[in-house]
Amino acid sequence: MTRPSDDRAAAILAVVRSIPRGRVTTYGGVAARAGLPRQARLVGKILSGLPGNSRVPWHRVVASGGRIAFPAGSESRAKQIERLRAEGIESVRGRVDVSRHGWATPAGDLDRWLWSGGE
DNA sequence: CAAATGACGGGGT
DNA sequence: AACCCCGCCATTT
Repeated sequence: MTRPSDDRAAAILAVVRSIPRGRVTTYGGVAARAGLPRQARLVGKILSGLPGNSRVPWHRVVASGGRIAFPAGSESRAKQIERLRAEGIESVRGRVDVSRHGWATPAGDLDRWLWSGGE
């Protein structure tokens, strides 16, 4: 099966599944948490392969700066925005406020958090 | 093996 | 903000 190494996919999906409801993180963030630094694109690749009925909360993964990665007008774009709103995450012009809804980033201590390596 | 491809990231204009 | 360009990296052509 023409699919990226299963263990890497598993690690990535495990991280995505662990994103708390009402929180978002970035592709790069997921990659880092999965022990795959600099492989944000692989995260996108894996998520793109999820079946439509998947229960994995892929909608909690956004691009850098809180950008919704899907092109304007696309079905997935609308779906993600709708799902995020359903958990209390508002998006303005395809952007979510990461400082407010970012995963494990207690607004105000971002620098210290990054310095200590997250967690 | 070289070139192209991405649900990306960062910087510059 | 809107673009463009380049770096990064596993996969695919």
